[in-house]
Amino acid sequence: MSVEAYGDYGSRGLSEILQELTSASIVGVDTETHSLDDKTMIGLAIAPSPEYGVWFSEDSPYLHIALSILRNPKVTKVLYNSKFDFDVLEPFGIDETNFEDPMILAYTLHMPLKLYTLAQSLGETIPQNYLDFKIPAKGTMLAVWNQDPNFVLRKCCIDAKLALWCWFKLVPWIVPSYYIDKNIVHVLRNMEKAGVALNQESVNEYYEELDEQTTYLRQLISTKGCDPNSNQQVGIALAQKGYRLPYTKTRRQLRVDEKILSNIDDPLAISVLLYREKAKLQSTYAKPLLGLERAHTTYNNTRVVTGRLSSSDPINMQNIPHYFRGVYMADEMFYSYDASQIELRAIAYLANDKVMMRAFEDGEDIHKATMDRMGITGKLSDPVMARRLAKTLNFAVVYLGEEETIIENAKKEGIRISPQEATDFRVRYSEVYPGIRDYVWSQREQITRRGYVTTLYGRVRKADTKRMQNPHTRESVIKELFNMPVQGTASEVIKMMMAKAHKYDLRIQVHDEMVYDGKCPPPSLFEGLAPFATPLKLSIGQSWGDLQVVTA
DNA sequence: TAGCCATGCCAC
DNA sequence: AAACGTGGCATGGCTA
Ligand SMILES: Nc1nc2c(ncn2[C@H]2C[C@H](O)[C@@H](COP(=O)(O)OP(=O)(O)OP(=O)(O)O)O2)c(=O)[nH]1
Ligand SMILES: [Mn+2]
Repeated sequence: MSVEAYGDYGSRGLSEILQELTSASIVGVDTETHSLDDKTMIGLAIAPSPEYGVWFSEDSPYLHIALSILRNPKVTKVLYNSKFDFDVLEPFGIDETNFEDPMILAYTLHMPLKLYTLAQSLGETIPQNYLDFKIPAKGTMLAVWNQDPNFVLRKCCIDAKLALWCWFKLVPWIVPSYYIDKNIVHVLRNMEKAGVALNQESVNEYYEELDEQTTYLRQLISTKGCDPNSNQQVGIALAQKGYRLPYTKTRRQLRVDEKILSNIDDPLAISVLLYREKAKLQSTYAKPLLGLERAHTTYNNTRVVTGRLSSSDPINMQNIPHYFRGVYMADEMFYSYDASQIELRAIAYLANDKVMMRAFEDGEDIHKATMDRMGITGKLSDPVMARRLAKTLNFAVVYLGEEETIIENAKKEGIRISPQEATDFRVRYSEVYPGIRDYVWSQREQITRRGYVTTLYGRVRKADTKRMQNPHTRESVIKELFNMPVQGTASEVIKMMMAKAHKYDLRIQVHDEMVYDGKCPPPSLFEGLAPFATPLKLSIGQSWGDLQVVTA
């Protein structure tokens, strides 16, 4: 069981099989690990063809043969979810340059991401027992291996050959977006591995203070007979006091979100809101960091339909509140680049809107213009909040939002915009930027006629046909697909920057922000990657919370 | 008791 | 909420 072939290898003997393996110039590879958390390798399979794979257990006397193949930079390694497998194979020092990843390609083409589902969608049949396989709820792969090693090694062989099979099936459809993602695999691995240092004293202080506040508020609110964590109970308590609350969209309970509670002048509503604010900070942002020297995350590179990265597991580092970022410390010094108005620049180019492109050439700041024209600048004392609201209004309009959205978002910040002003704001966009207006119609046509859209570099998003056919949900699908090429193209430009600066120490990525540690990539490195300019704002600081803008 | 869904809210 | 888009996490409440 230390070496075994599985699949259609005909009458070949072991030496013949190993010979075939060693002479292949492209191979499918899969690894099995103790568990998803513990990436200790149980063994690996190599497939010299889409017909069969060969298993090598971690302690196999033949393992050196597998490793010599994986170490050979002339052999193309086809890895399904390469980011994971490179981590698994890290201790063995394999070649990390010559690889392909059909999972990334499937993702780029908006195809199924689970290997078996993808293979099935491409016409392959998968034996039922492998389709049904799931690691038992409390178990580990290691336990399965000890129980039934034959099953594990056969599954590994199947996965290796299917990876290769899917690669050959999909490679005719390859688009530049694929290479963009492939080129940041190791950048992401390095970010995940390095993590970010934490100011543990500060984390503890925050936590203790929040704990006092939430404990007090929870106690206070419970004397009124409700648990502030239970929206159901909060809704009932307020209703008993005589407040008429609307229902949630499922009509199961009363709406008690911030928008509703902030309009109720009652001590219960006020204290619940305060409790929520503190509890969110405590449980989501402080608690998970207690006792940690460094914060690590996983950057998911195949999860977002537009092509953005996402971050999760154990923590999402892409939604840390600004007022909490001070606990994230540079090892030496943070150099943070944030792209300016990036999606507006992207849509200006995609729509070929001469006016908007010209505005950017002239150094205009559209978010700032909206701040001023909608009276946000004067009414919100905090310029950061003012800019945030202006962004919300701008993107809402650009992405086919209606008057209500403009009015309601402004109202949340205490700014009154009349229906007339909201209409004017919207109409002005199509008047001032006729290119954007026409682009909306051409995209509508693409979506309706072809049923899919693409980013500048070819990434695909298909329309959900079921929702597209239903008149109630159709517009919603159109908005999703209208947004995708813009958000997707912006993310591609950022990814190209990440790849270009692979020699620098990227520690955090938040969509259009890249935080480097120690050495600052020169701004020139990031220029000229896309057919439209994407100016970056550089800030420097000891922590993520005290970044100071560098005036260029 | 584990896992799913809804709700709410943090970021871009 | 039907009414800009893309995510992830904590929590309560319920079911398999
Ligand atoms: N649809 C939509 N997209 C958003 C929203 N907020 C942010 N984004 C997208 C579009 C932005 O260009 C991109 C990066 O966010 P930023 O906060 O950095 O804003 P932006 O780059 O536009 O402005 P900046 O010059 O950096 O202040 O994320 C939003 O509310 N709706
Ligand atoms: Mn930005």
